[in-house]
Order: sequence, then C-alpha cells, then structure tokens
Amino acid sequence: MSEFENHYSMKEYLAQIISESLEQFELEEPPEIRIEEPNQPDHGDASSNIAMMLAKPLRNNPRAIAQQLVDGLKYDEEKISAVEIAGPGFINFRFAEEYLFDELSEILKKGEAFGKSEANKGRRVLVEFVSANPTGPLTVGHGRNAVLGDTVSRLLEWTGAEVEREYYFNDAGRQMRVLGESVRARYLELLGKESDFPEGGYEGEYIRDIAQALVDEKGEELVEAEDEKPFKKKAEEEIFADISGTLKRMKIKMDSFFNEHSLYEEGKIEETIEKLRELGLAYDKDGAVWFKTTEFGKDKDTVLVKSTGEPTYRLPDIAYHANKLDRGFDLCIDVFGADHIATYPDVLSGIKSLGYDPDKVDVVVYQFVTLVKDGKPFKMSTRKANFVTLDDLMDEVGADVTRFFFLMRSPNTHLEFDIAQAKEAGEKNPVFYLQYAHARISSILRKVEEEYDFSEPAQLSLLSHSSEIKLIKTMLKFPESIANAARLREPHHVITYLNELASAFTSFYHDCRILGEEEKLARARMELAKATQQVLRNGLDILGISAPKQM
RNA sequence: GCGCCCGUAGCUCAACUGGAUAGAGCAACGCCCUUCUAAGGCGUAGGUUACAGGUUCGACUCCUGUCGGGCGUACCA
Repeated sequence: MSEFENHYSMKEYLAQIISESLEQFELEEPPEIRIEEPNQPDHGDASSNIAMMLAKPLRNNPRAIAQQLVDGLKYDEEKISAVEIAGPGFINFRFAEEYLFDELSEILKKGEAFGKSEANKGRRVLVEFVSANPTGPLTVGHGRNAVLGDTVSRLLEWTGAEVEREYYFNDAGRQMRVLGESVRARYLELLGKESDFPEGGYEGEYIRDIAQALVDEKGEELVEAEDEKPFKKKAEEEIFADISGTLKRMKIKMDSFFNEHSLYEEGKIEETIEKLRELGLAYDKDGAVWFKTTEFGKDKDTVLVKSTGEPTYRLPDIAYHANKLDRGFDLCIDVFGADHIATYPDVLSGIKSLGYDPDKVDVVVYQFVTLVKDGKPFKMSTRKANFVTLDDLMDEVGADVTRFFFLMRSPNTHLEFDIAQAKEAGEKNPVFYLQYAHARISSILRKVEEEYDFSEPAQLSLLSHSSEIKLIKTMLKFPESIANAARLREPHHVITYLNELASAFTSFYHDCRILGEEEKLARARMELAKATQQVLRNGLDILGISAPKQM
C-alpha cells in the first residue's frame, strides 16, 4: 500500500482529509478534529462531530455544514467505502475491505512489534514503584503498586520511551530500628535469654526465621551486641532477598535501587534546606525547620526537620525528586497509594521552588486493595502480622492471576480481590478467557498445518463473513488502545480491549471453521487466526501475563 | 471542619480527555458437546448512571449543592 499507510493511522488520515475539506470555510482558527468510534456498529467504523462543533461559529445548522464538508471531501476509495451524514450532524465513515486486508497483512508483518507507537519516542522516563522499606515481606497492598508500576513501565516502552524502573527505600529510619530490635528480641528468646519485645515491634513469623538464621550462623556471639545494628543488617539482607524473589516471581525486574541514605551522604538534604532557606521558604520555629507551604496555598506550614534533628519524609522526598531530574529524565512517574497523596503537592512545590519543572513529575495514585476471603473483607497490617503476603497469594492463585487481578480495575477505584474467584480455575476467572483464546488458536494451528499446504501466500480477500470482518476491525484498534492506556497510565484499558478481542475471536471460531474448509479459504482464515494470536500475545506481554500454547 | 478519590444492573466493574440506543463478567433463568479445546457459545431478565439543580445542539462524563463511603488533614512513614 502507499507510503502514507505505513506511517499514519486511519484516524490521522481521516483528520487529514477532513481538514482539507475544511479549508473551504476559511476559518480563523480551525477546531481540533477528533475521530471517534461510534457505539453503534450501524453508524459506521469511524465518526466525526466536526460539523456540530462548527454550527455555532458558522451560524448554520450542523447537517448543512456536514453536507458541505462531505461534498468537498476527497478520499481514497481503497480506504473508505462510504461516507454518511447521520443524526444531528455526525459524519460517519465506513472502512473499505481492501483497507482491512492490507492492515491485516501489516499485523502479520509487524508481528511482535504490532501495537508499538512513538508517542513517547526518545523520552527517558523513570518509574519509581514498590519502594517498600525492607521491614517485611511484600503484602497484597504492595502488589497493586508493583504490578501497576511495572505495567505502566511496559506501556511506556510500547510507546517508545526508554524506561528505568527504580525502587526507593530507606534503611535508616525509626521503622528499621524497631525491626532490628524485634529481631534482637527473638534472637535472645531463641537462646533462652531474657528479652524485651519492643513496643510496636514486628510480630511476624519471619522475624523469628531471621533470628534463627543468626543463631545458626553466629551462635551466641551477638548476645552482648551493643545495639540493634547487626540484627537490623541481617534483617535487611534477608528481607530484601525475599522481596527480590517475590518481584521476580511477578516478572518484575528493577533497574536500580535508590537508598535514601545516599542523599544524606552526598549532602543533598542539607543542600535542599539551604536552598529553601535562601528562597525564604524554610525557617526555624520551636526547634524545628518548617517549609512555608502556606505560600503554595496550604492552610498550614509543614515541618521539614523535627526538633529531634530528624527530617520528616517530605524533605528527602524533595531532594530525591530533584536528584531524579538531575539525572536527566524527561519524566518521572511515582506510583503510590492514596494514603500518600498528601505529600505530593509539597514535593511539587519543593522542586518547583528549586527551579525544576514540576510538569516532569507525574503520579499514579491507586486506591486500596481489599482482600476478600470467604466472601468477607480481610483487614491487614504488616506490623501485626495478620497480612497475606504476595507470595502466599501467588501460591494460591499463581502469578498470572495475581497480575491480572491487580490490573483489571482502574487504579482510581478500590480493588476488591476475591480470592475465591481468583482461585476458580474456570468460568469465574476472567484471566483464563484470554489465555484460553490464545491456547485454542495454537491448537487449531497445530492441526491445520498437518492438513494443508501453506507454502503459497494467502488470499485475504476471501475473508468476508461478518465475524471475520469484525475480528479484523477489532485487531486494528489495538495500537490505539495501547497508546491510550499509556497516556492515561491505566493498564485496565488493555484488559478491556483484550476481552473484546478474545470475544471477537470466539465468535469467529463459532461461526467459521478452518479445518474441513476449501484450501484457499482455510489458508486465509489461518492467517486471520495467526494475527489474532499475535495481538493477544502482544497484549498479554504488556500485562506481563503468559500466553500458553496449551491449557 | 477542610482537601483528594469514589457512588453506574443483585455483586465486582467498563464506557476511549462532552456524542447517537450506558456495556462486560459473576449471580439467575432457558437452550447448545458424533464438528479445529464446552476453561466455550446462543438467548432471556436485570438501569430515573446516589439525589437536586445548572452549563449546551447533546451530560455517566463539566459546574454548584446535598446525601453516602474511602483516604488524608502529625515535629508517623
């Protein structure tokens, strides 16, 4: 097909020809042309509301404008088979079948690259996620964070960005001291010594395991230890090893780990305060250092350094974000739970004051996860150890299901993770519907390849059944669907799309056979099935979910 | 009190930065396995999009208010 086809989407093509026809109106400022897909298939494959937008400026009724626009429209009949005016003034387009067949062969040609786009080409993006301090195994709450962060990263990569995944942690805070004390207490306990379990300490069984490991390695050597440090160190090592294992199981690979402590070592914390002081945005009061957040519209100022000399988390957060931007990233995305949202404006104010562009920082906020067990919500706390770890969850339902469930809802809504539903191997579990469609195609291809000769090129124009056409059209929506999910940083759109695709395939499977059909038709349908499988696989790949050949 | 998020079918959720008749899955009911995987398909039923106003050619979507839920609002992270 033409050069044009390879570089521009149908939407861009339509916007182009509309804008050409629009010139006849000699508008001062031509409106943005948006092409949409009608809800009703009867209304065509693509639609524009441009005539309605112009009704007011042109003081004419939209249908008349639409008519004039359509009269002036020059389009390629190999792409567009019909243009209609409908309803209050919509202009509806129908795609030509030649176009569909050309695009289908494009999918096959592009293969695993089909769906990639360039909206973020050349951009260096840092995605910071998980960022759990090493105080215990990752829990279900961290799971949503981890899977969202990783999948948003994948989406950005599919739109051309160069992504670095970073895990930020702090091993120097109060939490970690308490952790060390907790291990020390268990250690002494194991050796039959007297011990005080710290108030608010970590009660999880894993603390005992770490203590046991220390007993095995060092015997009684640490009984006289001056402080909790050796215990903390061991705990950190063990817990990080555990966390890394969990992440790996979920197909998550971090590119870097950033220790908050390095900001202190490099003097970045001091530097940040000094700069804010110079700007008159930081001041001393009651032995603490305050950030003048009232300058940015908050009703109170915020403490940056406590009177104990210990900074609150806002200060290192600001320094950390400055550091990220210093490293030259074009965009920094933070993934965090709704409970952290309050700090975000302060961090933005902070880096803006320091002369950085706050538009380069973006955030994915997700609402809490409720685990539903036996039909009842299940409350969790790491400290109290009545949590369900991510590993437990994956033991129960598997990594694919875990990822899928975390991704199936908009980040902005509370997620109910029903373990019973997730465990269900069959009908109730939406993950398998997608994997099943993929596996089914593999199975068909295995059988069909024995029966037919596929050395000759397929004649795609033999595809004419409405289910076949529908399937092709659905596949063509994939790239835009990915781009959209990436732009909004909302992976659930990919799932919605894949469900639609799997469903379109299943209709095709139901209506059209391959095996037993005349060879030319079988060949064309096999290509269609192959393309479908490719798109399914690409989509599942973005979600980090496996695409099995057999189930 | 104030700020952010949410309220859509019995349940869990979609609805592409304002479009035409609001869609899926589960649950319910009725059909379909001598045909490439029934982990499937077809059909029925289910709605005043929390409520009340407003903006406009058009509102689940934007604005105002009310009610209900979640999370913040610490010299905790």
